[in-house]
Amino acid sequence: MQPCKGSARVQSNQFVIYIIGMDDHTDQTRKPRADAVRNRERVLEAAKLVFNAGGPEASLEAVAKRAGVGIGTLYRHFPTREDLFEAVYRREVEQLSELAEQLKNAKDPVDALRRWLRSGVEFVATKKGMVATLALAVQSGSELHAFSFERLTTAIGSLLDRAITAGAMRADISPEDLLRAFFGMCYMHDQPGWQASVLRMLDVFVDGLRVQPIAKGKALAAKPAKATVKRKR
Amino acid sequence: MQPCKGSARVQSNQFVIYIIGMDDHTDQTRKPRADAVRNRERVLEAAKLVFNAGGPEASLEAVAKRAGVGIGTLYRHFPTREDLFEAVYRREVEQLSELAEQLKNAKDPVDALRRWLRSGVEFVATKKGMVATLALAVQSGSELHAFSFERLTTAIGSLLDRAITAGAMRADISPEDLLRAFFGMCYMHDQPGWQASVLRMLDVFVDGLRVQPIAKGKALAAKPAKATVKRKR
DNA sequence: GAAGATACGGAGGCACCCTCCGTTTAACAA
DNA sequence: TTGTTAAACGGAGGGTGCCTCCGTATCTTC
Repeated sequence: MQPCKGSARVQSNQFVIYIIGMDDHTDQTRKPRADAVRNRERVLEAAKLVFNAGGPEASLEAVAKRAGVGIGTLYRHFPTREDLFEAVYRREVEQLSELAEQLKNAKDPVDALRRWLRSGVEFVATKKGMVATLALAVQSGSELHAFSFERLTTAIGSLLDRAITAGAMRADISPEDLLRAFFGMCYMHDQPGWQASVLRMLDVFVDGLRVQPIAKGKALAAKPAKATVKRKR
Repeated sequence: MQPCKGSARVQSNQFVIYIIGMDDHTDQTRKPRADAVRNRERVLEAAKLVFNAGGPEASLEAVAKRAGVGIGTLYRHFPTREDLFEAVYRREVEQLSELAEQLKNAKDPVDALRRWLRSGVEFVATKKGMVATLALAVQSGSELHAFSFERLTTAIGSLLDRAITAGAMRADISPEDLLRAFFGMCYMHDQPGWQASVLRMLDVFVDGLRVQPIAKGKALAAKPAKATVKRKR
């Protein structure tokens, strides 16, 4: 199952880095084969199309065929279905992650979180396959495919932390919690009206996340809340 | 695909009712065959075991085998996988539904809703297969398998209505919204710690649902009208 | 007990999964 | 250029599951 015998292959964003094994010193840095690179790209392209059209359950053989590649080749590049998912949606996940980075500088941390979540919904609406896919990957408990999940957790975590530190948000919620809730709500997209529904739910959610001035008698520092609490939308 | 030529079969909770067709008057009410009834029950029993163990994707052939029944028999009784789901979890859904009925008499309507949701989590924890199953049924947009979904919508709706009418909860959330959110959150059960996480999230959620009393005591009386008018949808 | 309605079961055709391995091809060295 | 060899290719093949179809068995009714 290892593509290279004496070496491990680590794959970062777009490039492929070869780490030379210690046991046999055949050669230093053999350039990756051109056909391999090409095929990998083709498979990704095809997968994106096929998954977006047919959902994450779509046939891998269809992907291979669309890519003009043998099924064996597909499996060599992406040993599991989730590996393929991961690769397909990596870019999207990174975009979301970067958005969080930007929002970190917003004034109101609660609003920043809210906006991030809303953008997430937007994303899901566009990249049809994404949520179901990631949800599936997460659900199957596959530790190794946690790239996206971890990345998003970090993203959401930074927003969350900031809001908590600012005293605007309850502190007993973890980024994982929040991500789970978010994914969950989006999971049933493709029913009519899902998008509006999810946006409503997210609003409720964020409202619920605020430190409640009533409950905690002293936490009145978070006055600015009032403005947003008003019930927008 | 119709089991009886000149008659339609309507299946309510546990019994099978025969409605005589108009076109041919063969006989009035032929008793259902004993073996059919027996096999149906066997399949249900087996399905419950198999789904709870192997999740909703489990093989129907495994179910048939476990039931000691041919695959054809299984398909005759339950033409689609969702039909089988529906039948298997019907009882559970009804229990949840009844619980909502009882909670309608609670004093605090918001708390009633909260308790119902918590019970839902309990339920999910026990009946492993249920959520994934219903989620799948819902997601696949199968109009006909909406029994459970509708039942739960009604249940949750009655609790919601009461809270809204009492002015304790924002009025722009539909039962479907809420159910979606609930299912979504539960969807990723089987990760470690999911249950605690979902409970936390539900708390957040219910908090977010309350009409936010900036000044608690006095605003309560005035709120209801305002809240309900606010956003109809 | 016979007739006819009904239900049974599993073979069979199809689709997909994934692995294995003989063949091809690209990179490198001479 | 050409030879060598690691690496990649592709698809046959064995396995599993889905679902349908229809000859056979069984039940109800008269």
